Amino acid sequence: MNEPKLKRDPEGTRRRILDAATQQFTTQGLAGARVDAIATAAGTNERMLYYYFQSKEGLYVAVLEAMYVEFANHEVSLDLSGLQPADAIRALALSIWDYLRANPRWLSLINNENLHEGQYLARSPKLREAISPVISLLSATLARGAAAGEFRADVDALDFYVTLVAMGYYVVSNRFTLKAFVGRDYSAPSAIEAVSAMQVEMLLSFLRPASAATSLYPASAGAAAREDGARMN
Amino acid sequence: MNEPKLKRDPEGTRRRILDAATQQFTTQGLAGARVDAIATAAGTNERMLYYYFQSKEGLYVAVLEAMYVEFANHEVSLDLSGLQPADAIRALALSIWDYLRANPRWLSLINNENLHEGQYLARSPKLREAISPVISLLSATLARGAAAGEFRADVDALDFYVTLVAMGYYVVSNRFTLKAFVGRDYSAPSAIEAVSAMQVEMLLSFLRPASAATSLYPASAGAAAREDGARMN
DNA sequence: GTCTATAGGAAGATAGAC
DNA sequence: GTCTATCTTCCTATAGAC
Repeated sequence: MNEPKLKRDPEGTRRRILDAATQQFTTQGLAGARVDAIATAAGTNERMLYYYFQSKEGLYVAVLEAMYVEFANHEVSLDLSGLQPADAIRALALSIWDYLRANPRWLSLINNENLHEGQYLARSPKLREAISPVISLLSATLARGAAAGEFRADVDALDFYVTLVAMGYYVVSNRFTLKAFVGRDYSAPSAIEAVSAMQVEMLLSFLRPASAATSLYPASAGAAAREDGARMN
Repeated sequence: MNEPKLKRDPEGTRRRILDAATQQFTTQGLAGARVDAIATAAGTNERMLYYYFQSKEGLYVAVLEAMYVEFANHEVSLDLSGLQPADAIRALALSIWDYLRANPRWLSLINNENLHEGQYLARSPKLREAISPVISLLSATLARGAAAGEFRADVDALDFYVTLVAMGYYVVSNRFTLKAFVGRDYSAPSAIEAVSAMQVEMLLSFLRPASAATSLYPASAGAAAREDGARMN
């Protein structure tokens, strides 16, 4: 609120409301956020909030869209072309995990959206089919590694991507309950570094062609005969 | 509400309030839940809610405790003693993931608790240090596998556990936003089976001693991470 | 233990002047 | 575009009878 406030400043007012709303929604959730608190924090009044965004929910959708734009802008800046496949996977994973760690607010918003079964996301045409920009990058990297004989060739890129994100997401999103239930503080850089090193190694040991030999994944690939582990049909 | 209602039924009333509250809190969050909706769904009135649980937040903590008891009861029923180490890890992972899939309400509650930085969890002496009952089981299995020469011996059990849970948790908890952003429906059994098979293979290929040869994990400098209160025994 | 009734305040949304 | 004042609804919590 140190920001100089002009008499008439449409864009500034709109942006300050959006910033304040982001803060409120990510810390209190949609239901917990208060419109008067948002207006006050934005240095304006409730009327302007409805003037620009029609309703509390309209403002919430605007926050969702703004955060997605921010997320997508970050992702496209990644260049893996000069790296060996394994190093590229490592760099990609660390880049994603770093982003999640640096933006826990984004995770809170996504969690809130899942609580509401994605219904507000569905309300935004911009977001409904906004495919994550790194997936094609990952896909190309996996293909490059397979062509070079460094990676197994039977990997589903989407499942791999989801698993990779899961590793970083869970540790950040659930850091408070993890501290209480397993006793380790994953806010500490040393703890994050250790678990990340394990997770990178996990991704890469899976990708090595050697592991395909004894693999039960995917189901079609040979060795699926064993009875006790048979869960694929 | 088909349940026959007695004139005086202390335990029944208390339980019906708790059940209705679980439903409300897991679908609406703490702030979004309405006490009159809970009372109506429980077939009673608001006064009884305050009579038994003092406040809305008191009721919320009671719901948290009840769901944890349910969770812990499930976990102790697992017997891995007859299985080879690799099969034991597979069975453990699938058991945990199945539970998460069957109880998405539990995940919603945990997410809500992380939104509030674990502050209600901290309010319950029963929950504050309620170590997950499977961790010692996992730890023993890893040790057994290492002794048999089937697993690498340098694995941090807590980090491994967290990563294992992350794989199942993320896919269930974020199924709505995943459907919108990556276009795959992880509510479908076939999608779940495919990704689970990949994830099991990922865990096992990491554990194989061969992977330790080319591994960068654990980082030689990363030992600092082990100084926290990891209670394994 | 159970219920009806209601206090007391806060929430989302709007009217209308400038 | 901005602001003050206000409407209406809803929400948590309690009083007090039975």
